[in-house]
Amino acid sequence: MRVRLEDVARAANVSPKTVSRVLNDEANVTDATRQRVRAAMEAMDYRPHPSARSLAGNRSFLVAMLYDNNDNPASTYLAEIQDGVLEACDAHRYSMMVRPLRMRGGDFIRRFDALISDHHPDGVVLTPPITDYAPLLKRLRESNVPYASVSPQRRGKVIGVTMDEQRAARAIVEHLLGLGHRRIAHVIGIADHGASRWRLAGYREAMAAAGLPEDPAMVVQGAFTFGSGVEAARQLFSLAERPTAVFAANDDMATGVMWAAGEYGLKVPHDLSVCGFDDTPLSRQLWPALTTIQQPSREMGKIAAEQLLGALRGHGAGQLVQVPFVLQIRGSTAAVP
Amino acid sequence: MRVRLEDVARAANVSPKTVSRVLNDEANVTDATRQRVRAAMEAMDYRPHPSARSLAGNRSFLVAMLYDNNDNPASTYLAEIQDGVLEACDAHRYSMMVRPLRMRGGDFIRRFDALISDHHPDGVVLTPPITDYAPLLKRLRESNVPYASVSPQRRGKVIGVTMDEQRAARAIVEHLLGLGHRRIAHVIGIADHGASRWRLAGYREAMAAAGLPEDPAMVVQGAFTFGSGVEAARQLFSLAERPTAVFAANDDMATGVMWAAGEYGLKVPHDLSVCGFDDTPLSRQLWPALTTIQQPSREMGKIAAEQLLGALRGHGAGQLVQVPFVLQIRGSTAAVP
DNA sequence: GGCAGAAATGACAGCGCTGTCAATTTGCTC
DNA sequence: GAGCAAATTGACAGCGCTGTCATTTCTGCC
Repeated sequence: MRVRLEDVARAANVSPKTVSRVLNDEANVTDATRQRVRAAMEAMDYRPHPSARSLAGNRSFLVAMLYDNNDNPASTYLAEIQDGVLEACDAHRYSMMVRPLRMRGGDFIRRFDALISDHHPDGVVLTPPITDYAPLLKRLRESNVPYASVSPQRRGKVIGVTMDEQRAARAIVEHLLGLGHRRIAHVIGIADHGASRWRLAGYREAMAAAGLPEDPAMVVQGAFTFGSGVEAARQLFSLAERPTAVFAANDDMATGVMWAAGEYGLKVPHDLSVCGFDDTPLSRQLWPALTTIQQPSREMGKIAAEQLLGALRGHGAGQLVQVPFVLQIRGSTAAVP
Repeated sequence: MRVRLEDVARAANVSPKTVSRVLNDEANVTDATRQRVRAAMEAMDYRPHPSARSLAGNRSFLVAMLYDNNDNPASTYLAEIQDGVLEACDAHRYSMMVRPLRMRGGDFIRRFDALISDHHPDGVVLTPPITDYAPLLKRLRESNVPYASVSPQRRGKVIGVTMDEQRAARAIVEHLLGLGHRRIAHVIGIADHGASRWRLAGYREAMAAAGLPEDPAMVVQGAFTFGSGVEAARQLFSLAERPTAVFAANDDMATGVMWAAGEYGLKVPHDLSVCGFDDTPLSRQLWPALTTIQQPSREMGKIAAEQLLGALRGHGAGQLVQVPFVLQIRGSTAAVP
């Protein structure tokens, strides 16, 4: 009923071991043999049994994607990364499992250990903000589990993928400056996330480069949520000297800012320019549509997984790939009145 | 290094097969033996090797969660279901994999077959809208793969979980009626989704029960997105006789309606009551917070998975469980002026 | 053509469990 | 306490692959 490796071997007139070699792209098989075996596999629609491979070969062909489900970033961001990781895993015939890992709460490491001993993933993909949680990284190294990170803060010899968020933030603030804005506010994301730090740094860099002294009142803490954007904006709009533009550290907060602008009777972009970061689907649905930074999350998930898989399969060590951003200029920003 | 079943057997002074029986909760083991074995497992922190179990036992301990990534519903909804499914799988020591399955495009069935022959899931969880895609259901039955559905439209002998969405929709419209509203509009979701149909049916039922004739202008097509809510609302607000309340088929569209209300200078809830459906995190962050129906998505994912797992483990056939909804009355609805 | 060394191929055991079925023990009945 | 059925336990093979190492075949070179 099921086609086994042995059946393919018989059909191709080679030993099972040779079929195994072809299956695993090992060396020391002549092209002629390789092709004969490949043809037989194809003809018989052979599908290796993952458990058998895993048991005999002592590897699981499994990649686990870890995320924090306390402080999780916008779930659409994670969903996109997940999609990308999945795509890469599929292409390499690996399977993927997702693991929420509550960082608060002490049994974090125990749960991680359970993941390893229960499922034996060959490698792990880390997503923000757990890319930089030191105890986890330590444990990963101790257990000798290879991993790749999406947007890690520390850039040591980590493999994975990043975007130059600081430069992107700077670019978007420069866009506002170019429109004549001077009183530009910034709404920060959750404090210890790399994303928040880089975006703030980019804002400061652009302002400083334009020779504008930092006004503390113009920088307000948010928490990456719509609601926190509303709050932050209300704070800004109650100021004697309101900003003429607000750069929020993500689109959800930017949407909140636009919402609050409505409350205060400020028309976007006529009275206030607003921009965000991430280019979530939401940003295009708003009216006016949001000027933002397109971060290719799906692609980033894919790249991180590819770096990991490459390293797993011994194709070099894997790198920290930097992907380009795109400044999406849309209707929510305009020249200062 | 790794603790194997054989080691546990030796420690408990029984045969490996007996340990296996305890591991799998099989019958015909005396309580004394069972406890001795359990104690040994505990003491040695024994973790069965999933691949070995799977290979020998001809089952994968794997549940696949299928979703459509074309027309996907709000990604937060899927993320919550995924979380619930994962929780149930973890509790039963099953693993879970997620599979996007593009319904448009002809190779749908082929991709499904590949999933089965590559990964051999013991069962499958179906999420809207693919709970009712006939070719898939047919193939699932042919391949003899057990499945459970989240909010299926057809209620035959399907197992899984539902919520009485029609009654919930009726309840929310009755809430509006109770506040004195008569011109109540409805924004429909994507046409062929069960969710859209039930919510529309509940709306009609409530209106009819209140003796109000249906006004076609009050029922507008949307597509479950924020943007479609904005569009629909603009259409409603341009009417000579505006609605005093809008019931949108989900929270994203309701948010869009509130947005558009701002554009038209309508204050919510003073000039317009708005309500949604789903109780997404967004709905609490809005100002005013949204009156909506709390649909326990996470819980529903968990229940669907539990029904599936129960059936897989032979604890009866599994049922179609109906979960209760909660009408969350918040600031976005008020008495008609 | 003969030889050493490299490349290609194969034989075989075994990964860690569970299915099957046989052996043993237990609990009952008379 | 013998006799029998039911419950419990165990022996053993084998799930479908891959690691190890032995064997065969090919290469280049004198």
